[in-house]
Amino acid sequence: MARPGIESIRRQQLIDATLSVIETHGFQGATIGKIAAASELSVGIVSHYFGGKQGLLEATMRYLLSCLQQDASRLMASRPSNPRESLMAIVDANFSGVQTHAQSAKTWLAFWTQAMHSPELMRLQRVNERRLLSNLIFHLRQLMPPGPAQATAQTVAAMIDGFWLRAAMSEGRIEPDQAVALCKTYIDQAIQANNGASK
Amino acid sequence: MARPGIESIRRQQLIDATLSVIETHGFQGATIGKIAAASELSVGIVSHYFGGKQGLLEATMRYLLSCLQQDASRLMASRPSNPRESLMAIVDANFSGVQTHAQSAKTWLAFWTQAMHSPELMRLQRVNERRLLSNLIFHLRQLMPPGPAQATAQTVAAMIDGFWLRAAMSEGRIEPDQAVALCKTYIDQAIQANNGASK
DNA sequence: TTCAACAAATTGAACATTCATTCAATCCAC
DNA sequence: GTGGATTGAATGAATGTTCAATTTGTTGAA
Repeated sequence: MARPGIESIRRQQLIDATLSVIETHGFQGATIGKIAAASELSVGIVSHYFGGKQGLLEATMRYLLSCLQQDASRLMASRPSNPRESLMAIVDANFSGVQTHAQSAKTWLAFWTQAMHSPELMRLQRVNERRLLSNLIFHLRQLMPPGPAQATAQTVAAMIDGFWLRAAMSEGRIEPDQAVALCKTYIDQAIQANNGASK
Repeated sequence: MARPGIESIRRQQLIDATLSVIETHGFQGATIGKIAAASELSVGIVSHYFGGKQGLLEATMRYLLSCLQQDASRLMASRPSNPRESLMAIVDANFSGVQTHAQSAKTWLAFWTQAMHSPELMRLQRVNERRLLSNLIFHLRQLMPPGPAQATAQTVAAMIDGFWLRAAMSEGRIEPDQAVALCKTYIDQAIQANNGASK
């Protein structure tokens, strides 16, 4: 008979193995064989649970996105409702937890590349991007006029992506602290530059 | 006998075809067969002139880097020696010419991904990154103390990468003008925030 | 000028490898 | 014993590389 929860266990096993293999061998080198070996399962199991390689890759990206969203929710909940502090929490969330590890950074870059030619991955990517931008604008809007708020939000989003990219490229260690500090410095500069402009 | 210059013509033909195919089919879909078809040459010619697919890809990235450097040199030469204007020229260079087209943006992203597992491509990438950072710091150093100059340079570099990433992701058109404007706004904010701090 | 020899340039079919998928056989908990 | 869970060898498709054959342009002697 079916053991309870065996399906979710196997799915997570395969997703973890996929992340590990992509980090080690890159997106191109992530073959079913290597993923199966890393998960200590067989190659056939992938088709059984995910319908094929593409399904596994999409599930893996969904997992990464959900981790990001959880980090964000957790950090937003534990902060005061001060707009500036909320912005800082958003920055922290985008560099905390899974995102700061080289494994995730490389995998994100791989998925970004892949997403450009996969409608479903692209859709997931856009949803995530929209959410980040909306959150930033919502809080910035309480500190500056609409125009600068929009511009600042897009700049912060670009900075976050840029630092992720550098994190993925730098082979050894990443400096998430430095990236976070630079983002926060920019936000304060933007607030200062636009302070009292209209309000 | 050998016709003079035929080799450089063929090499450029293949590099152009590679860029075109990557833009259309993605990095994974860029097969020798498609590249050969796009260049209206045969598959064997690739090994003849580049030793293999990997050699062609490295040559293509070298070509993109040289285009970038040419754009930078051209824009730097036609500007006054004012430090602020020089910084603006660097920003312009990084969004001008080849870089602003969707073709190049997608290809850059593909190469970034590929570079993470190719020592030679990684080396090329690092050299380019170092040059950008050095240039930024050199000019910023004349407008603010060393610490902020370093921080601002890294932030600008991250912003540039981030906007490139968005350019690659955004399907239809890119707004290089907007990206340039946001980068310049940030630079002015940074100058203002650190003005007279030490100097 | 013409033509034949020559060599570089180019071709593309054949080959070898890699990889995702399939599915009949096996395993294992109940 | 039963049925879901799992296996992994077989299969076929895709792709990079090779290299013998062919084409193309040049040279120099007649």
